[in-house]
Amino acid sequence: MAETAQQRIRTVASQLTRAERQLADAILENYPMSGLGPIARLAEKAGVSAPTVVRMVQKLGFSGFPEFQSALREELEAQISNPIAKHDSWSEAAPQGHILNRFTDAVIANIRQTLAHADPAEFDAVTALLADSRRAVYVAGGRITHALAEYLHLHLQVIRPGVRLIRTTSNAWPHDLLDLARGDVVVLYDVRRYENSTLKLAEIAAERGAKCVLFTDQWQSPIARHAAYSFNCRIEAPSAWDSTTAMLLLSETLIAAVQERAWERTRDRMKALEAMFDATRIFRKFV
Amino acid sequence: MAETAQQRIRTVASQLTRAERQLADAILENYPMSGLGPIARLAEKAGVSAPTVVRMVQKLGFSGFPEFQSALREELEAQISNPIAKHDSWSEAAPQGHILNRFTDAVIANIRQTLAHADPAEFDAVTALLADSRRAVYVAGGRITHALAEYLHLHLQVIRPGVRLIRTTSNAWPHDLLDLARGDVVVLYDVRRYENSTLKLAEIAAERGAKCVLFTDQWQSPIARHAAYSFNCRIEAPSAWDSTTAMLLLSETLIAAVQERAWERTRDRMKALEAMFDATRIFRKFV
DNA sequence: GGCGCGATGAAACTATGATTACAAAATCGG
DNA sequence: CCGATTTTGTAATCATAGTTTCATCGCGCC
Repeated sequence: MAETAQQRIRTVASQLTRAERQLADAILENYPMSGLGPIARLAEKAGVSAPTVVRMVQKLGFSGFPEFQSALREELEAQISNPIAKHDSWSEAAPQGHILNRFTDAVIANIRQTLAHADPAEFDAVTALLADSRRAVYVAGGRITHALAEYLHLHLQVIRPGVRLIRTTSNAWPHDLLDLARGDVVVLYDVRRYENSTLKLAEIAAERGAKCVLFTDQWQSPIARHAAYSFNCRIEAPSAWDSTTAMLLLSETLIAAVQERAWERTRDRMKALEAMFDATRIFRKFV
Repeated sequence: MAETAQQRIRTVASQLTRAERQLADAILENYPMSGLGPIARLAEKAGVSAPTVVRMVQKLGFSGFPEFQSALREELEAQISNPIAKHDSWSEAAPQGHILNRFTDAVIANIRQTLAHADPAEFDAVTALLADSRRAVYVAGGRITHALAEYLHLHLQVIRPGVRLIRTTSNAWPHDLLDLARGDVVVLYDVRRYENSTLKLAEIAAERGAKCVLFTDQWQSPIARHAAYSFNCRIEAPSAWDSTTAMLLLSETLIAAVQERAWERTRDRMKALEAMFDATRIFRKFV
């Protein structure tokens, strides 16, 4: 019985039903505060009904909601009176030095610094470029960053026409540049161990009058000199490799910004896409 | 109304009667915990009657005990909410409501919640599985998540032998499962608009005795039932799409953990890789 | 010491919150 | 695709917590 409600929830997490899991998430979301109010408020917050709450706390081994609540209060009291337990780790369940906490610390620091250095005017300008459907968009990444390029490409494709992914890892990439016209946009990802082929691509694109947008690391790829806009993302991590999380964040934000700017068109394209998905039955019908 | 209950009590302290002062002392003694329980318990603790409590909170300006209690809860919540989150502006240069700040806010919240839900024991178990080079590893993602799968695959490949990437977006994926043996590990990514082919893959893998590791969203893919381990990542974003940043973070952390565990081997493999890169002149010599 | 007034708690009452029963919905297996 | 089973929410019920009333108590004052 020395077990906290949080632990109990985790223990039974696997045997919970859909609504119960939803509820468990809501409780854990800002634990234990949300459990201290009346049952109806908790139910509403979790988007389930009050009986579901009762059933779930009974599954956790409490006789009913009041007992559960009083357990929460006791835990909270113990925690508050013990200042060592101050909330400064990401995964409460993991020890302080666990890699889950160490790595997340580093990534948050990366995000903070990346955002601090990002120029909103530049960001808005890039958004405008990408939202302009008269310009074709080419997206390219290197060995490590190809996954990011692919991700950006996938989403931009839904938002607007004329988006192409270039694989610089294959040596057929010059084929992809045949249609490149003055004023087109080339988005490049390049992080350290900067790649020759990506640099070549940027040189050619710049020469042909395309606007290059570069996502690079804090040490800046040599491509920067050819780029009209460049975002420097911190990528340091407590690992033999770097973390591209901040870079993904910036890319996703860019996607969101472009989409916001071109929402009318995007919505139509999404509808068309949905219709095609329905026709192909790729996805499960519900949920 | 920005006044805390504590301050209000102090303000009216002088005009309180004997029983009320007794009660006030009890509340302030371990504020605000004692006010969170039922009125009877507080009354008992203070050695007064329930009506006294009601009269007193009304003197404080609350309509009744429930309102008083809910004010206490709010105060407490504001007090313990993680200070790390209280970063009101990520990009100082951008206005408060700029998408750079809005999106980052959402992603940080996702990361925090994802980490809060992650079970370190489960994480460590998955690390061990992936570090065990006797087990082959298969990595698969769907339409949206393929980029993540590719990223994990790329890095795991450097750390250990026997890693394969499966494209569930192509219908030739069953070919990739021909060699799947009991005890192998299948890492799956599946977020909403859960895909049928990924589910099928999971079913087959589970049937063949492979261990499934699932990265999914907070609503949980139906694959969860076949998975030995599953990580639920928050993916909500102020956008028509979701954000997979938290998922990438967790994946990168996993990569770092596996690498840490198998560092000797990883180092040798990295050296070999470097040698090959040198031979191919893919990368720029310096910087 | 008795009178009057505010303070207080017991008890009745009311409202609200928790629980249960049941029916609808979703899911699963064939 | 259909019937069985589980899950879930709605509505009714029950319990408990909060409030009000009112009689009592203590205290100061005459």
